[in-house]
Amino acid sequence: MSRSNNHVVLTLRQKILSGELAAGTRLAEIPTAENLGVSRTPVRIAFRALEQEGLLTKLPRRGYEVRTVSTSEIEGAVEVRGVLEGLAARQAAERGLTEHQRQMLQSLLDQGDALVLNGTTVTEAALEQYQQINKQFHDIIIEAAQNPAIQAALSRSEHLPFASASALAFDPNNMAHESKRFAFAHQQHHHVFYAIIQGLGTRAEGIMREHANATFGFIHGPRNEHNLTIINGSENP
Amino acid sequence: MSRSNNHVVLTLRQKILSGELAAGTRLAEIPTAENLGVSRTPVRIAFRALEQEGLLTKLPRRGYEVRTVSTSEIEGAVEVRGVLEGLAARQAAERGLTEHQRQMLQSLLDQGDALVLNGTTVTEAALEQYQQINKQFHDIIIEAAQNPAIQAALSRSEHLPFASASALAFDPNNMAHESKRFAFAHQQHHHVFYAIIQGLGTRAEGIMREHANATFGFIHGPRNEHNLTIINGSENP
DNA sequence: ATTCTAATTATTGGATCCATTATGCAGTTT
DNA sequence: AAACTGCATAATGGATCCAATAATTAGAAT
Repeated sequence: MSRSNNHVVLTLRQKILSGELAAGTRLAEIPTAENLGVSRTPVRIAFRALEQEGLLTKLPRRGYEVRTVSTSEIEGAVEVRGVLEGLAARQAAERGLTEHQRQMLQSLLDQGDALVLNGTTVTEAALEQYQQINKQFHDIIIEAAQNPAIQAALSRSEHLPFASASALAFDPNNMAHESKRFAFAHQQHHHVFYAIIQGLGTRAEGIMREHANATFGFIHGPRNEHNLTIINGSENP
Repeated sequence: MSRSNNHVVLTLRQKILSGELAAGTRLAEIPTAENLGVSRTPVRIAFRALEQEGLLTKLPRRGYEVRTVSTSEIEGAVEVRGVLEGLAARQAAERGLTEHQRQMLQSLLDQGDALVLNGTTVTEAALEQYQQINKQFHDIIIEAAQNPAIQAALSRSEHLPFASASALAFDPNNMAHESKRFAFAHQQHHHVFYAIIQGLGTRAEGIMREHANATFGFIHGPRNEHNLTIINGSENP
């Protein structure tokens, strides 16, 4: 029931994110329906859902096409993720973590460190693994924030980073190099969030300032030690 | 075409937000379709769209119901709006405003001040007018940010504040009293955002700190003069 | 009287059918 | 030869039809 419910949506989304349906591909109802072996009705519903997710754009009388995401769009989505996850970290700090959540975060940090710091080369498998860890880390923070509006706000653009990943995958060499730097900065970002949640309790204003530093350090350049020092200093006053 | 395209969505959304369809009301496809004089197909599509917007929730085998939004959910949505609009203000500052946008913001600030500062009592008409001004103000900031991801993130919960307004409308006396305080704080909030965009240019970190103050002043309590002083001081260094 | 089972009804999901409309191609005219 | 007009085709949006399924009610049995 719920499997066949959104089966078409899941299939199409997977095809788009995997790159099997390249950006710019035109999609009409009838061929798509025939291709998937279903009728037009679920395809129409799926097209509208994927349009709302930002994965498809509607062409006036010519169906839909797989949306071309520019790098600036991806950067915009990343910044949105940044502030929303910063908010989530603050609210998680205010509301407190369950012991299980705290242990999970700590474990994920360790796993991430092992991946980032150990290998000198970045294998595709390691990247895949890091993506998993990253997603789990942020999911826990967002869950701990207990604010459904954050999840709702992310739902629209949560797939864009993955679309970007498949877009960047065209140049594997550059990818491996960049991703190493990215993964390191990102791991630092994780530590900052964790420090915020663990150390600062409900001191909301201070948290927000650290979050500002953390976010900007992450987005606008590589992390610097200064910010980490501030965070750690606040963590153990 | 595009009018009859999402006609059902528009109608249902309006009925929900106006309170004509109260929270908790169950909606089935067939009665709704008959009620609106259309077939089940557009109703089904509309139900799914409104579910994605967070206005309806799906009941397993019993149709949909108008979502009951708790006050904590509304507060969560307001906080999300807060950080996203803060991000928008920063990006608007970085990218700069067009002259027309700047004039519009200034005009809206003046109009808002006139509404908020003049009357001692808050009439329903004035509130309506203030809502309009408020929406225009934020729309311009978001437009100036030139980041589609912000709009996308807001699209899911942008109607919740209005839902809250109709929810709060049950007690008009309390409403009028509270809304006066709210409108004042909110107008201050506007001034802060405007100061950020006008005065701080691309000094992102400073902006973010002021934004933190602005946001927390707005959300967690009445605005205080101290924050405004900081902002104004930064505006004219 | 209460509980369990069976049947009916209500309700959604998918498929097909019809109408409307825009686009594209071809033919004709200037 | 180029441009305009008309016709045909394709494609979406809406309506109706069919199937699957869960929930509710009624009846029977303990």
